[in-house]
Amino acid sequence: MRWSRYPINTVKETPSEAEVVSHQLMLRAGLIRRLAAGIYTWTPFGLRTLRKVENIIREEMDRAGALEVLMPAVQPAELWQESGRWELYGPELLRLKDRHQRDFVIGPTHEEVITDLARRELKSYRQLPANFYQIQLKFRDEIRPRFGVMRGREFIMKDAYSFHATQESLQEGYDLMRDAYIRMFTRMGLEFRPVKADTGSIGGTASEEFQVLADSGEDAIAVSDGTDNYAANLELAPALPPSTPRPAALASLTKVATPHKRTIEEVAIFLKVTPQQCLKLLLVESTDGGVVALALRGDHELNAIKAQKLPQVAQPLRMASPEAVVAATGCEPGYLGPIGLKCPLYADHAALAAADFICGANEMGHHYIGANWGRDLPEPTRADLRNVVAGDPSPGGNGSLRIRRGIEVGHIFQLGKKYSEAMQASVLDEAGKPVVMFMGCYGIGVTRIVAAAIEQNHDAAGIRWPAPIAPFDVVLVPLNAAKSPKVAELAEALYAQLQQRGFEVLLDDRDARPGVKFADAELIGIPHRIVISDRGIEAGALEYRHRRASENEAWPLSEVIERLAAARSATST
RNA sequence: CGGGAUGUAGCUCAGCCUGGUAGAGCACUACGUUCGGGACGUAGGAGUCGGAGGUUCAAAUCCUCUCAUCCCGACCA
Repeated sequence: MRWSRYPINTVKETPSEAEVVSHQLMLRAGLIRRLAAGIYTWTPFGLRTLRKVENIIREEMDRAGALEVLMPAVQPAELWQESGRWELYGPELLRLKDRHQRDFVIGPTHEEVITDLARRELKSYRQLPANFYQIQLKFRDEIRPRFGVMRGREFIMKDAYSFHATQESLQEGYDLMRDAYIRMFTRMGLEFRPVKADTGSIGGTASEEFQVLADSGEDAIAVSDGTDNYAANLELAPALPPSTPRPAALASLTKVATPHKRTIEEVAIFLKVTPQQCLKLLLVESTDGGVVALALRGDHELNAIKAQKLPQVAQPLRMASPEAVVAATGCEPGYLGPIGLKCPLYADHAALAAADFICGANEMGHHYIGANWGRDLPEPTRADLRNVVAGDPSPGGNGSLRIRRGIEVGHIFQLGKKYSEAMQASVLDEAGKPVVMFMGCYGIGVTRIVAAAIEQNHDAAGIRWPAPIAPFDVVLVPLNAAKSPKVAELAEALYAQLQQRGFEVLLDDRDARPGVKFADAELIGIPHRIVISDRGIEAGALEYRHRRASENEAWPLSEVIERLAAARSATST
């Protein structure tokens, strides 16, 4: 491509709407342009990278034996009513009516459509296993789209769905996809981790996320520093019970006045203790309309996913209203404690390991000090209720956990029979009996990968694309070509020769000053740069610079193409 | 949906408090000079001041409503 024929401008100033670096650079480099909140146009440069990402995905899916399809973006409501998600999905599902007032949705995902296809086409166990995938636009009406294409409302997703006669076959298909994902993200030059994950609203059993590690990531993940390779979404990582027994009770139970000290922090400062010595009591709504109490150590955070798995806790988890708290305890939040409590009580392992702890007295303006389980109140039901914190032992058995941020670029699920049962997708087995198929589902956020790659690969000057997903392999920068026919000629010759050799070449034939060209080349992040100048021609050498290098190399003119070819095949990033 | 903020030229923003008929830098056009790290000069084009209503002789500026965008939270693969 000739840059002079490319009408989309780079910009020096950072657009005020962009907060994270990938969004800023994508706008500055002219990869995307915003049309509405969470909705973007991909420009030719951006689209080149997007297509490279798609093609890597496509190649690995095909290699794994999956079959590409293309399903409709607009889907009839009947399918969603059949699966039950018409009611369950909520306002994130964009619904619309056609001219006949029939209900449709713009697909946020395609389980219903693919299951419908599968139940029509798959008749026999001999057709299984089967795996269909597509790379397609999705629309989810996110409450708060942000970070550019990282959390857009409209986005491109690769979604695959596999169908199996048995759980064993599903496990094999799942493992195959897991391997394919590792190959893809590795090929894209990303630093990532597969992590154990919650299945969320998609449902099903086993599930792993593929997280690109980046400080700007929206997800917290717990990663083991030991040899067990353990990694899990923070939502899911179990906090192991402490291995040491609870210390003996030394202090006696005493009620103290703590006026206007409601938070753990305020109480701890007031009583000159650490938050670890305090007990936090939270009331949440229960399944029968009442409340359930959850006790945590003062410095720990409630894990909503874990809490709402308790049988008595309403799903989704909701904190009890202030009125409900007063009704249940006779006291406002801030002074709640487990002693004398009438509602059901669950206590986190760490909270139960404490002796002589401090807790609310269920009386306005008062706390207890020197409280002890078993002595001052009955032993409650134990549960894992908290988020793990850095330093906790790894559930994998070797090492301790660190908390890192990640961008979720892929998610694989074993759905089991959730959709196939609801939609009666079955095949005949060897005995001629109908059996409901097992399903797996495997998603990748294609547009999000582009943003994630930039989060991991940039410097002060701009993007540093991993070579496999760069929009071009090489950028040619002729200097002062308008005045120097030799420079112009050589640039044109190289442009033609490199293209012939299969390079994707960007020729910066704009009549711009050198500084502008260098800055733009670095901003858009092309891996290899060749500078063509009178100075170089006289010396019989051209300047080569890799985007990740800080120094130029002088390459003899006659060797430029061969050296570039070598550089291209040598570096994956 | 709750809290906060912002909408003025394509972009980044000033002007608003204290009402008097719209500005800067970047970008763009033309010409000249310049030409190895985002040049300089001269001239120029470009804005329903987000929208509607109100107050006033007069509104970008004050008031009301509304729309949009961004941030925090809740929520969410």
